Amino acid sequence: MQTTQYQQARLTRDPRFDGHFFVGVTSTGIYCRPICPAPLPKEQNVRYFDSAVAAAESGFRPCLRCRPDSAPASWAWKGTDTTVERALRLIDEGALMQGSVTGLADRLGISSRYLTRLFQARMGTSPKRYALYQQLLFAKSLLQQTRLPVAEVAFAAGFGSIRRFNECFRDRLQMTPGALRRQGADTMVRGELTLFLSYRPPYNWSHLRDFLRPRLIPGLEWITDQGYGRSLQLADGTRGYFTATHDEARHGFRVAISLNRPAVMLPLVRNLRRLLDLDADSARIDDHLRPLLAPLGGPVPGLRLPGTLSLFEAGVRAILGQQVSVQAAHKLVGQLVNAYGETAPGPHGAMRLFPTPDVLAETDLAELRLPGRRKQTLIDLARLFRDEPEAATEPERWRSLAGIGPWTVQYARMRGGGDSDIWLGGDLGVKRALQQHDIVFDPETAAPWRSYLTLNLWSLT
DNA sequence: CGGAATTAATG
DNA sequence: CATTCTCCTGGG
Repeated sequence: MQTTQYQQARLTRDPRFDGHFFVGVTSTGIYCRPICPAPLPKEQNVRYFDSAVAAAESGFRPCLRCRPDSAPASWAWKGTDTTVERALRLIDEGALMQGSVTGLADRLGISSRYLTRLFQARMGTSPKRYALYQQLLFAKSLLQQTRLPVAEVAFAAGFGSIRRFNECFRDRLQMTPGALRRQGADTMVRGELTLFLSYRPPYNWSHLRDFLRPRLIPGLEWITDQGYGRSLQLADGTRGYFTATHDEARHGFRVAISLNRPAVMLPLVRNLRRLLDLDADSARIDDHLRPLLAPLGGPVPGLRLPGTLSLFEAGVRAILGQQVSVQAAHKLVGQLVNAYGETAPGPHGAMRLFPTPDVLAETDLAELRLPGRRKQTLIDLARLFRDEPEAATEPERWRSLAGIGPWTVQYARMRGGGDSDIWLGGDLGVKRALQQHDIVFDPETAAPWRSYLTLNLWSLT
């Protein structure tokens, strides 16, 4: 029975289980992360939940010490239901903040009735209630970790009216935004928007950093021993940058975000979590890959998938990486950014933004030393993103463009979509690694974590 | 806080 | 599919 495992994990406050389940304490009506530093409640007063929403639906409110809103996301439901998984992803990207539940169901190709049924069965709540609760938890962390005015917190979390924000907050978290803000105001740093984003150890930061380093575009991105940062532009045109600094002792990253105007920030923060692959369950993935990689000395522990900021950028990097080395691709990306990326103020003087689809759709890419056919592919992709942004979010649709094959699609899914199950069997680096180490295996057995298998093989060359 | 208009959940 | 229930916002 799973409960025994959960018992064990909570009694030892095992950080590897953080986010996998939550502990509701019936005597207080509060739910905690398994790592909560508070005195351990008696087993008879404990109820286990596999998500924060589920605990909330049973009437528990989040703990103010361990802050369940800061737990890494868990994918306990992964593999059990791909439709729910896709729905959750779209909601997390903000699909219900502007769009409707009906619209979401349409995108998934199911009826809204079926969608709510699935949600009730898998998540113990409805789509709208799930989305709203994520917004509230995000608002809670902004109130506790920043000095953003309450009205701006509401906006950043995706609420259109403060009235409604207050009402929901009271109803679901059983406290008012103002009261929560007053609690920990002294620990906050003024004038900076800094959030702490945590992961479940192990996390191999040096590997991620060393993957990004040879691909780094100066001006667009910056790397230090302990951190990574870059410029960004949101869908609504808001510009800014972030710098993430690794804090190994606290199992997370301190992320400073700077934007040129107030904006809805929840999808952005979700995206940063994907970029740094904070929600991966490394302990489990490594265990799963161990038999396959045993001849090579086992998997590199805590390996994380280095993401790109956007799917479009992943697609562009993939096209520029076709048939050439990492160094050659890197040079091309640099030229592209310098020729077509706008300049904006950054943390260390001026910085570059990654070129937008709108700009690239109208250029001839004369500045790039690239075969004409590949230039056209790049322009076609930019036009797809400009003209049919919704269709473009599904890389499989890119296949209709000339010059886009399976490798490009798979690479983009892996780095721009955070897809954990991509096997790049046709990739040069992967082929070379397999040859050099003279191994044959069936990548199927690595499912649903074939991306990490690919990454492990890349790390060999 | 109240209530109108709209949208979501449910049998 | 139709009914009931919740969400959402402007204005007092």
